[in-house]
Amino acid sequence: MPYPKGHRDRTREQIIESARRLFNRNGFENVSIDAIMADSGLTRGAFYSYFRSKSDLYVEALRCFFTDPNWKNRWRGVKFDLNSPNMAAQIVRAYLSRQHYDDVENSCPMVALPCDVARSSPAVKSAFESVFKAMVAALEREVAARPHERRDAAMAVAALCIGGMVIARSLNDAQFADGLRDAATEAALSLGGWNRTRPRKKGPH
Amino acid sequence: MPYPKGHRDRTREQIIESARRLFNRNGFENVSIDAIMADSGLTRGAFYSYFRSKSDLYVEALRCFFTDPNWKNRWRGVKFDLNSPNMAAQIVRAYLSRQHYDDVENSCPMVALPCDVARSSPAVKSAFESVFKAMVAALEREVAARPHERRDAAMAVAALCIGGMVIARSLNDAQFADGLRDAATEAALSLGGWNRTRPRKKGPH
DNA sequence: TGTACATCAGTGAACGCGCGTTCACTGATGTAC
DNA sequence: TGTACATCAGTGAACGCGCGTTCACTGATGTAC
Repeated sequence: MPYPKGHRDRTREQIIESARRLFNRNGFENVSIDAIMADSGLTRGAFYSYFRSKSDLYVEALRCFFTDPNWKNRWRGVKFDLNSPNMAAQIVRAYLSRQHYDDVENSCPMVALPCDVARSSPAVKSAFESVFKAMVAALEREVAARPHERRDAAMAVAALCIGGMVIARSLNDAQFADGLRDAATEAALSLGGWNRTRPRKKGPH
Repeated sequence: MPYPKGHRDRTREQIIESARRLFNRNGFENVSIDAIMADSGLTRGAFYSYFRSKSDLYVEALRCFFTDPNWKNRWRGVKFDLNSPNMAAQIVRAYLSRQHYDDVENSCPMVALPCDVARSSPAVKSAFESVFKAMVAALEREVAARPHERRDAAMAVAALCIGGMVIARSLNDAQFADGLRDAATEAALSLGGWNRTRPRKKGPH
């Protein structure tokens, strides 16, 4: 065994990590295999001993976001307390935070890449679906509603969080985008029933 | 004047129309100038006598959606009654309808292209912003809330409509996507205060 | 401990292809006389 | 009415470039003896 044990797995993870960051910034089609491999400190030829094709890598790059046990600390300066009873409200606030808005590279792939996914293969859509379902499940437990209505409300909250951030990133006026993030945050907290514990605060946070 | 009057304007409109449809289906970067010109019945060379560059065309293709007086009838089978007092609720239902979900080519560009816009120039983002503001303004008038809260609620409703459809298009399971559209519709109507006139209906429409 | 070897992760030239953009040219048509 | 001409929308070959993918090869390293 001419290379240390685990070397291959670590290299594979490194390629996926490079791909994840570059895809978030530029989209699937605007990132070349050359760029991904160079970012990983390798050359293009090695790629095909790790993945069958470029589109296979899309699936892996999407999957890694929520399956990575550290995903909850991805956004700089945002901490989650898993034991807090306000976990769902924390997720909403973090998702629509300025940190998440600014940090495109470490963004949730559902914000950076949904249009790219919509144009991709069923396998890529399935990976996206898993990430979305994980977010819905995390929110669902804490929705203040009758049990059979919780899932619908959680889906709407997730759609509002993702949609609010997707649009904020597509606007030119940064202040208007701030206003949209705030409005989406308030509305999402209201839909989940999480805005009644403290008085509404205005302005960016 | 070797060509009939208005010929040039009509050709320009035709190119923008071809671009709009092809961009909606494949995204900005995955549509070549050759493809757009061929779709318009022309060849590549003529393009640069109408537009300075490909990215100039992005702006025009976005702009044409809401400035076109016929935009409100774009989605097959969906009619708007401008004089109806339930205009906002109609917009929400139409936006999240199965017709809009299916008809990718005639989709609202805010659903098909937000990620492409987010990676584009300030000029492209400005065009997107105009479309978004037009949608918010149309909803705002009818929001059932105190005047200073209407704008925020309208922005959240718009974000939920767009976000719900963007995500629905990115999912693999069509039934799950239907459920998401329904949940987003109910939540959007609730945020606007438009769901109290009739009892909630379950199931796809 | 020292040496020869087998392994295999990684290299980089080459492939065919399509892209955005440029530009000298064509040829159909409205106009002037 | 008929003819010569000026106009200009549109053509298509050419440019340099980067892409996804393939493949014969390299060379550092763990292992066997």
